[in-house]
Amino acid sequence: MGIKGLAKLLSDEAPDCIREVELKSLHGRKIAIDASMAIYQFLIAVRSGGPNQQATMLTNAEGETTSHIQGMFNRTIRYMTEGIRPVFVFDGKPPDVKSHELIKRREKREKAQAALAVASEEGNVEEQDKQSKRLVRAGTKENEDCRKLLTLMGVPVVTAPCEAEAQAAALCKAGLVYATGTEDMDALTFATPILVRKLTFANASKSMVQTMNYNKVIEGLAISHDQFVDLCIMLGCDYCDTIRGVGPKTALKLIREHGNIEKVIETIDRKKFVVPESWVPNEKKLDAQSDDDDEEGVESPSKEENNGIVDTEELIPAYVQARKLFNEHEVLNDIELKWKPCQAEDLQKFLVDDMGFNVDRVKNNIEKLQAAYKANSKPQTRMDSFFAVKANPNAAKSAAKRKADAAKAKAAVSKKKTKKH
DNA sequence: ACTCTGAGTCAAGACGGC
DNA sequence: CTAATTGACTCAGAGT
DNA sequence: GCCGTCC
Repeated sequence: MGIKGLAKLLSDEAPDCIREVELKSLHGRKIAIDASMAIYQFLIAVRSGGPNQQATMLTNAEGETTSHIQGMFNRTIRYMTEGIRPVFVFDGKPPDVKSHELIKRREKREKAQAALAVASEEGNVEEQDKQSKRLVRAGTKENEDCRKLLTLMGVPVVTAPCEAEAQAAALCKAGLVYATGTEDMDALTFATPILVRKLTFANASKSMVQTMNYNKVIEGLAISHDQFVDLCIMLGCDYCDTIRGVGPKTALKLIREHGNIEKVIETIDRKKFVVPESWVPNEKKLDAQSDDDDEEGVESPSKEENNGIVDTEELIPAYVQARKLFNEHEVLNDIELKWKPCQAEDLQKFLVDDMGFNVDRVKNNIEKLQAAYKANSKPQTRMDSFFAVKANPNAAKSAAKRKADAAKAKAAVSKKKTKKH
């Protein structure tokens, strides 16, 4: 779910953090990309069969889906051709806190499955199509396929211990890549210095992309990093519920006024704004002892499950856990990213023999890939780096700020290192 | 009248020949 | 031993 | 630019 409404909030309240730039301006850059998200989109979008007939995924002779391979292969070659060196980051295990959210998704999925069955019976092709898209998921098989493909292409692959966005942000903070390429606004909460959106080629003619600058987010909103994380939690993230009645506008106002979630909870009128129980687990315990004005019938069963975990040892409020996930997310620290020449022979075998791709097309694409690799591995001299300092009128000011931020980032990293086990 | 929230729904790639 | 997205848009309704 | 095709 990312962070609900963050993109819009930023464009309203901190417009300077967003820039529309030409794709060209990313020439020579390394960019970390969330692989699972890309795969998911390919599985949904790359289909054959026009209107009025059941859309179907592309498949090889064995009937295995190849849509994601097709998409990933083309897009990666396109990146390389544009002078962008991608590194694909795969998801690891989702954090425990997310399981509540995942249960909800599974229920939705089961609903879609039922709806699909009905639609099939009625022969309603349009409805079948819609429901089948809701059932799409990027599973282990698809992830493995893409890992193999990318490795054969000589493109680095990183498997995150946990969430891909957090790992991508870490790569960016460490200076191993220029930016995180994603549509998921979570990456900003993980404090990726640069986020690139719309990094797709749907509009090949215009080829504009959008960048978001983390420092400018902080500057524009006029809050600290910790406050920004609290703001994101209040907007709504995957890790916990939100305060009912508080949306983007109010959340920003409250954080600016009170500084953090603890103070917000203390201050606001809790009759008007209902704070989730999981945010105040200690209070809940007291309530249960003294008197309960709760209606028992209305209590949802999912909440009970949640308490099962919380009651035993954790009296840690859910938003504190969420904070921790954003600030100390488990990531790999010492990574080397290497772009190698593709293994042309094996790559061709994989695509043609295993996946049923057209030989000529594959050969042609491999040549493109090799040419792009060669061009990219020449010593890089980004033209703009020569006069970047002069171009910025606030150079001194922002340089000082960068320094301060770098120091902060460093502190955060070393903290992480002590935590890792 | 205006502002805001929240629930629901939708759509989602890339190439090449013309 | 399974599963694993997300943002944009619209519209109704509540609160101010 | 639109539209069929990729597998």
